[in-house]
Amino acid sequence: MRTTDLDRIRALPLFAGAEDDTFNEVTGGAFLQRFPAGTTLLLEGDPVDFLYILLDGQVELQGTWKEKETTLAVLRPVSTFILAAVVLDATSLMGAVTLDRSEILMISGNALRRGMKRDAAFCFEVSQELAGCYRGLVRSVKNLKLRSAVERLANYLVTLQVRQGGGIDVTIPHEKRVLASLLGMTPENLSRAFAKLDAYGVVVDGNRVRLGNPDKLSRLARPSAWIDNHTPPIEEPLGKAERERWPLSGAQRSCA
Amino acid sequence: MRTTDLDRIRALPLFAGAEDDTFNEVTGGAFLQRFPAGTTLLLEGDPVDFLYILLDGQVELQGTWKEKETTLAVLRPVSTFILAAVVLDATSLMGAVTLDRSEILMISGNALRRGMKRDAAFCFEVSQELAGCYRGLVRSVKNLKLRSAVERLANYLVTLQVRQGGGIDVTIPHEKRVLASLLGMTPENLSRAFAKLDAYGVVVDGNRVRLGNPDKLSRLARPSAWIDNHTPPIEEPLGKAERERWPLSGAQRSCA
DNA sequence: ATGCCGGCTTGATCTGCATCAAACCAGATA
DNA sequence: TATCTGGTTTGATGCAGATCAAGCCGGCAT
Repeated sequence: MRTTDLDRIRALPLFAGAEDDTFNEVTGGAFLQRFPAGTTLLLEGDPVDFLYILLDGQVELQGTWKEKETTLAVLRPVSTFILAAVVLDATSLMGAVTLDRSEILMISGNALRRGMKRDAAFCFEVSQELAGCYRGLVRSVKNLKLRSAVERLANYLVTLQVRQGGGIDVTIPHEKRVLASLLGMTPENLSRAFAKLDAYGVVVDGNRVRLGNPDKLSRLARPSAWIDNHTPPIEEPLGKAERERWPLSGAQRSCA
Repeated sequence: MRTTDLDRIRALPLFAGAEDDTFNEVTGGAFLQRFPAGTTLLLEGDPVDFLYILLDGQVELQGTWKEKETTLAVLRPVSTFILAAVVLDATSLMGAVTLDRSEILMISGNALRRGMKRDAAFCFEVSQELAGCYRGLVRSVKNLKLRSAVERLANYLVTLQVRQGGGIDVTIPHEKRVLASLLGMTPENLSRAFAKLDAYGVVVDGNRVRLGNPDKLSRLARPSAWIDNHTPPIEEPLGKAERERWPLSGAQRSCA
């Protein structure tokens, strides 16, 4: 692995508090991999030998049952994934597929667990990352159980707006079918949901969406700090933990 | 706090690997509280100063939005809750209410975080607990998104059977309205779902349910190790982590 | 251009589940 | 014993969202 890559890793919040020895031990056997779009990284039930850190590209986490499939999260850089399985040395509960050409750092699970047991500061960072992921899922369950499909879409758009700088125009960062599955509906129904938001100033053109009447949309969406994580967009690598700690409010993510 | 209580705590998997010093520091300011049924322990958005450990009774975790309310989990002893918020020193994303008269250990969040930063072995145990909780939620989301209401109920019953020893008769451990909310449906619909399971040998009498044809029910439910956590019933205190690590398969819980 | 192919939309229909309303039932209270 | 109350059930109805089936459109290869 190149030193410039190592520097990027070292700057991750996950390693911020780690001793140098820990960092070296944990990343010693690590390697950086590039995958084309559409690559299956992991199937449900696979034993998990590595912690994955997405540095570039996009990865979809999915669950399946009886020929049905659903999107649990779409990850964007920088995100760890399947951390929980690694910490428990268990099999994965989610499948993982690249949506775009992606650059992924793979860290040995054994090394990670050894590092955690050796270095309390590092272990604490990992705990915080896990806690952030946990809270992302709590938000996700509340979103699913308490809101209708149109309400979920409206909130998705509002959150997207915040994440993309607050402008009137936002871009859906992946195919609509993936978005539909993420929001827990069929592609057909997503189309119709967009049509209903027409009355709230929402105009769709491919992946670009113009929020023509943000106030009206927001009155419909009624975003809540205890469901949606409206963490402001920041350029530095940001862990799930940081997003969750932000000023003591909270908000939504396509967080894993 | 009585020494006999302290011994119970010390035996929890969470503290199994902790040094004595850590244990004493973390539990130093802890106290054991009894609450009557129906007590609100925590509201959504409350700052969280304590880690709660349910030693006896039952606690419901809930989420709300726009006058609507849903049950996210029903906890039974021994369970930690709001651990993630404590680790991040954040506000709670869930409300917590006692369903029965309950005995709850409250541990200072500050003390817990200090202990984690001091003692890597303890910190690792906390990480594992968190990871277990995370996986419980992943199961929960998959259950919600991939299965219909009747399928969720069928799987709930199958899981209950395993948890209660495998016999033909099971007991719903709380009100049906709570179960309905936990499974993501209305009480009316839960009634009708039970009625549909009549064809699968399910007979309901108040909180007692007889599974007259377990094989047929199970063919309908199609339980999956990657959604349902069929951890066998064990008497010793068992953390979320242990349930998740069990033989490398997995299964469902009303896990938080 | 022409054709194909995959993702998206639109329309018609069907179904699962919610909603509203009333009856039922059991335990608590008077 | 009679009454009240809150949880549960049952019935009638409505709606959200799934499904099925064409069409549509844009990218890509021939």
